[in-house]
Amino acid sequence: MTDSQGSTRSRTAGAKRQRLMRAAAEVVHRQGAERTTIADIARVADVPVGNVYYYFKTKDELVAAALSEHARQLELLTDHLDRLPDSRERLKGLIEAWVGQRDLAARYGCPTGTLAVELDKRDEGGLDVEAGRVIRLLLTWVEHQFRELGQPEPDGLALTLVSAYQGMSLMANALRDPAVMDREGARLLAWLDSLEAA
Amino acid sequence: MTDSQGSTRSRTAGAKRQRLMRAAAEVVHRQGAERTTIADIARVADVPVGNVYYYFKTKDELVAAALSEHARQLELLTDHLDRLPDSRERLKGLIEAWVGQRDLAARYGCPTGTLAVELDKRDEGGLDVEAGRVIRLLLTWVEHQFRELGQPEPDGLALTLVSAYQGMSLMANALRDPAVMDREGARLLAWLDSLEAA
Amino acid sequence: MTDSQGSTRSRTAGAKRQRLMRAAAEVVHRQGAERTTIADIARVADVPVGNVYYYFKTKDELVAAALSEHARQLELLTDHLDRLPDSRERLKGLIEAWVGQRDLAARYGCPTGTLAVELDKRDEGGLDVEAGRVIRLLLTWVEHQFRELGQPEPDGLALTLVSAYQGMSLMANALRDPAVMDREGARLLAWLDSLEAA
Amino acid sequence: MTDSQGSTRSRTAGAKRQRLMRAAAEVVHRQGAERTTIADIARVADVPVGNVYYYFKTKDELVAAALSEHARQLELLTDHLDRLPDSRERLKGLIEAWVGQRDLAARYGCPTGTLAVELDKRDEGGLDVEAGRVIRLLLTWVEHQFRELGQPEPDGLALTLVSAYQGMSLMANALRDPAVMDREGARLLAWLDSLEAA
DNA sequence: TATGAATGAGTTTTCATTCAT
DNA sequence: CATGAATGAAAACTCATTCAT
Repeated sequence: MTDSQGSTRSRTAGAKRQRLMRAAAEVVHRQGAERTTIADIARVADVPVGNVYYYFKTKDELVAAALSEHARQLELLTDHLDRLPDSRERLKGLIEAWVGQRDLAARYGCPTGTLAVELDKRDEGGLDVEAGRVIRLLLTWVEHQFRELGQPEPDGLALTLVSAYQGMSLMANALRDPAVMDREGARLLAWLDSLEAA
Repeated sequence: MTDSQGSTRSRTAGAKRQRLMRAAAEVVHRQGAERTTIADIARVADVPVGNVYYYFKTKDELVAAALSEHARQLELLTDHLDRLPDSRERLKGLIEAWVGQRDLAARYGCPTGTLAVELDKRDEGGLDVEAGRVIRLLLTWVEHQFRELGQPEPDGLALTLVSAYQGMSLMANALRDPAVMDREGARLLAWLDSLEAA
Repeated sequence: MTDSQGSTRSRTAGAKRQRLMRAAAEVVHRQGAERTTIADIARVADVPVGNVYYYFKTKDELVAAALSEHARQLELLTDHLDRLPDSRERLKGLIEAWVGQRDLAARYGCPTGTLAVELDKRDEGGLDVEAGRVIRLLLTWVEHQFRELGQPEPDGLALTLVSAYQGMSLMANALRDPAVMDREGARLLAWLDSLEAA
Repeated sequence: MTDSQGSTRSRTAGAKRQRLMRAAAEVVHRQGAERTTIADIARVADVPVGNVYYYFKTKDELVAAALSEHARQLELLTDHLDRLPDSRERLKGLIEAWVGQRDLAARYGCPTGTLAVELDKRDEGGLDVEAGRVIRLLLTWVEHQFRELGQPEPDGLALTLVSAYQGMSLMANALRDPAVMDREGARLLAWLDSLEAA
């Protein structure tokens, strides 16, 4: 009965909204927020342009949605890692996940990092703050692991680790070389191993 | 005192071109390439919009000019550092220069790094390659210092150092916190000190 | 009575597109492609400038549309003439149609011919080829009539006839004298009559 | 003494003016008046842009100069043909000259004809009248030959011949086929031969 | 809600023409 | 006269957003 016309419709309400969020996350990662048009996102989400505005009142809301989609992905990852019994292993799992994305990173950089770079150049809208929030999410989780490991200054270590990730993603991207992810990833893993146990 | 009417006229030929390059570098750093209009740059350089095209045929050429202006700044810095007798001191001088820019970094990130991020999301124009070239310039200089220090794998060390710089700039920017530059800068200095002499 | 507000709204969908095509054909004929602005066409079609791009992505597409509008007019004419039983009469009908347009020809020349002249001075876009195609349409129809008449070398005769039309239109236009169309038209009619029956 | 700085200067005053006229004629023929910029002409004439305005106050004056350059070329040709003793031979010589230009015609059409087509689409400036004048020059010369041949209605014959030339040039151009010039040229020669002597 | 179409403000780019030297 | 540079008025094109069904 529902979806009798098939094609673009989906079963549950909100499915369209989700398609739009995912499309926004993907396209904005690839093209950047500024070069992405509403029409681009609508096309990928298979939603008519005019209809987008029922789910997101402005383009900025769509970019915010892209950000929270990335936050969601991050949570999926950390939730998964949280099942590991050892904090050190969790951190190593995180790094391995990063390295696993090396081709994407070499082509488009870290989704959240590059978006933060772009949004930080705006004055209005507060989207820059939103981007910072997502990065802080990661920072907090990492800090938590270092604390569990009994490390002194877990916040400083967390900052170092996340900075390293952002740095290596940016370099891999700028040099268009995925090997950067491998080399720096390996270095980070060795560094983690070298840390004293509590 | 001279130039009392103050506006568009300047003493030497080519001065306008230079004003435009500097304005482009500055405005693009602050606003990003995409959000910067030719009119923005023209205003800062105090040049009529139509006249900009006498010096730069397209907007892309202006962005390229901004990039090479950053490359020039980098060369000024490394030329200066090259006067120091010790390679380790040169590298420490570099880091101190980075930290010295902490407020700018916290507000707008590393000029070259953020520009690379933005340009890498384009397919056409080859400006992304240009951005990579500037970063490679830095990489090469740093590698040279590590080699002089007699370090094994100077290229890997250079990559680590420059990545760290890009990472900390991005994090300072995303968190809007200049202290990031201080903390990570100090860590890098300590790391340099810890390296064995040849 | 309906459409009392009278301006941009129309009954059927696609009506606007058609209005734009016709306006393009008319204005381009009068002003030439180069001197015609999108705004000119938009004004005549009573469509807001920005909206034109919903129907035609570039100005070149609008010029192509003007060309195909002329092709359509030509087909209407030949379809009409095809109802005549005798090929010779069809050709004479064609010439009479040309002469019937003498005032328009004296003022602006043959729509397709003048457009071809203008477009052939371009290198890019391939619109010149498009213009050639429309002229070939006419050539082919005329050739078909000569063949039915049992004439030897119907292609050569067709070329002569269409060339004569283009020549007389150009001369009428350059001299601003519609009488040119009458005189040369009469000559062509006499020539047709003088051709041997098969 | 004069021309001590060499390079772009030329011996006689007015040489620059001549270079500009020739360049205008050539470039306008190739690109059309509208697509030709002052800078294009200046480049071909090897004259600095700013200097053009000492010789021609507006772009329209340059186009007029292009026209009169074509008129001059025409006069050179007819002066040359006038040396032939027989009028019929003079007309045949004219046609042969046309056919001799077949490749240029196939690429860019008749210089005067195509310019007339373009200029006739303007309202202001009176350049259209100027173009008509050049064509009338040719018409008058041809008519004179037919009159000398003792033909009745020499003006009508002249119109027919010049129309034929414009038509075949336009068709050769539109079809991008120089062979059109050969075929129609041969037809015109045969036609001339078929005319009764007085 | 759904949808194609409409709107208008903004941006890059081009060029004839003018100006200062 | 000569010349590089300046100027400003178009013009094409883009797109977020809104509107009429």
